[in-house]
Amino acid sequence: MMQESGTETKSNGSAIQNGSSGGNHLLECGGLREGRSNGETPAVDVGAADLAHVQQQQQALQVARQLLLQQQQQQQVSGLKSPKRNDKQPALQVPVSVAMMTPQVITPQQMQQILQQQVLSPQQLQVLLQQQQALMLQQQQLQEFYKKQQEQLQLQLLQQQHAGKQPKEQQQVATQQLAFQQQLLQMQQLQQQHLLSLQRQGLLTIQPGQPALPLQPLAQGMIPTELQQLWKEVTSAHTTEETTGNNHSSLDLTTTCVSSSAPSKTSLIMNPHASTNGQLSAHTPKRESLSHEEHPHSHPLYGHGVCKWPGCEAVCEDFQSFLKHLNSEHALDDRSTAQCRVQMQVVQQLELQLAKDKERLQAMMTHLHVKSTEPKTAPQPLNLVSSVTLSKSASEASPQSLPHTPTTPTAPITPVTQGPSVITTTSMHTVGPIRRRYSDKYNVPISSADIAQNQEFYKNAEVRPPFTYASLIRQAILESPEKQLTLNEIYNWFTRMFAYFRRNAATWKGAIRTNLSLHKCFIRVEDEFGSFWTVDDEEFKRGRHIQRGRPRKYCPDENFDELVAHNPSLIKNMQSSHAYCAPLNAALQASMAENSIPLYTTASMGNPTLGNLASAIREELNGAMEHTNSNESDSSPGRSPMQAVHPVHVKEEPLDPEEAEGPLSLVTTANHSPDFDHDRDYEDEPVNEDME
DNA sequence: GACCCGATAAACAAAT
DNA sequence: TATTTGTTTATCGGGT
Repeated sequence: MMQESGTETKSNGSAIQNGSSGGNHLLECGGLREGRSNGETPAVDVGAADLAHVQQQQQALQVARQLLLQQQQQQQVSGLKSPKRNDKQPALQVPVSVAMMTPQVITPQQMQQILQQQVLSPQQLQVLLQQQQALMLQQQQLQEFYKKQQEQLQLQLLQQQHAGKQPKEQQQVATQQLAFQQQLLQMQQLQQQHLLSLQRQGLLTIQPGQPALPLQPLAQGMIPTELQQLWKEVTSAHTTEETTGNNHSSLDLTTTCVSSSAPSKTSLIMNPHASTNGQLSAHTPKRESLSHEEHPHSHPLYGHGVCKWPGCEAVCEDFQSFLKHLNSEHALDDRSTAQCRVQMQVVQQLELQLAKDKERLQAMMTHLHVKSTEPKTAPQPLNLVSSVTLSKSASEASPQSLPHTPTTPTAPITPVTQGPSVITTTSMHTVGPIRRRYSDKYNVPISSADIAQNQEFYKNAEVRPPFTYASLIRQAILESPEKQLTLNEIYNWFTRMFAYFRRNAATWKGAIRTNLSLHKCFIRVEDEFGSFWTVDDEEFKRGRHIQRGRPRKYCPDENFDELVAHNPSLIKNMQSSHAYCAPLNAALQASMAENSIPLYTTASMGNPTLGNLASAIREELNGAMEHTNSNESDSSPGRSPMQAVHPVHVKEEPLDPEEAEGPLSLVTTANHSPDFDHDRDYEDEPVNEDME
């Protein structure tokens, strides 16, 4: 039962609801997941008394409904609110407790007591009404099933009468009843423990004088076939259970068999894979207790002679000693309760993580499947941030990039409602994975859940994010409103988003600087206020590095903004860029003409961003330069038209050094600016020294 | 085993 | 002068 609680307890607030679902259904009339999970009710024993109980309960609920409605009307008239109206937990406590204590035969008087407490909210009233409806449905089901079972029993009796006395059959039936009674008692015990635990946790308030009946209401929503199945399970195990002996034969089977279905329902975790050979998973309290008897060494808390209670590890020589130990050391006390709660959280976290990972896997599979069936396309154009937190980028987000977000189902799980700096589901989905070869050329959009789901995790846990520096830098830049960040801002983003980068600053800061310098996709731009970094997403997808030992800088042209006018991320760059584009274009065209390279013009390139332009030029030059001699290129300061212009700004020349090699340099020499600061670059070039 | 790539460290230079 | 910023290179480890 604790496991059940742990799997559903999301918080303290919901723990109440959990408690209600776990122990009672007055407020939790749904419970289908649990309700369909292997209850043990042997429906064959549904008796008339059970139906009477159901009817009684229904009547009580009807009375309660009337009373509640009256009270609600009174409250509406008087404006009286429950003092605990806004306190969800206490507001739910009393009904839960009362309902759990008197789940089966909640009388009108009791219900009236509940009402007199004035702690029922309209939601609770609604739940009660739903509960009543569920009870009615359940009653019908039970009636049907009861009839069937009665018929079967009569048939059996007739057969026995005709075939003479069959002691074995009778014994079997008796054994079944015995086994079932035992299970009922076990479930009652478990539930009682659960109730006590809830009490201790302050989740329940038991009215003095109210019988703390652990019995549960009917298994709502349980259909006869399920009951039959459960009964089959029970009867299949009776042969082993009957040998264990029990003293519960005095238990009123006909009354408990109905009510006991609820504990089975609420305490069991639906796990269709946990059942083997018709056996329920040992996760169920009932099955646990059964398994203790059937398989003494299969107790979840006992293994290898050691008590597996969290934090215990006490050595128990045999199962009996373990049981003694369990009862003595892990009795129901505050410590055990606290440990149970911890375990709940552990299980909850694990299940949460499992669910996330499952979704991630599904998204990955979906994505890969889609991708494998799709014709391989070029990298998505500017598959940039489409986060809702970035209105600018959202508006820029290419619709084509959306198919690359296959994990949209994960979005509701981790809704991102934080500030602009938050890594969002969509904003991070293009972050390339760290140390992955496939990210070299194509930064394949990874599962959108990767960071979004772990965003808080990375913020708080000193766990290295599984992304490259380049990917993170890019993300930082793209998340910025203007798609540009200073180095210090990038630092801050790292420290803000990742706890891992809150230490060893020298290391990762150096790595950032190195990456900024090394990757072609990062473009350094200067203006009168300083320098900042932008990202060329196309180049990022190419994942190329700037060639070592090659000149890297070029100088923007004053007309450069015409080229990048359609790239909002470079607006600021353009504003501060001067004397850039005209020489660039001229030099480029000249160079390309020299190299028989298809001429790129601004118009021919559509809406080129700086990156697109540079990338396109690079692409063309790449092919062209592969056939050229590289010896002369670097020696010429003007070998790259973009290098020929300087003023300050952009770090990166749009031409690969290797790409710029060759005749191109000859053409562009004239454009060399006196203040071109790449002299240093060339000085480092052995091949250039000759030319210099 | 070769190769590629990312991370890291270090040296150096320029700018602040 | 110290710090920050930027560049470059070398090396290492992991993956292909």
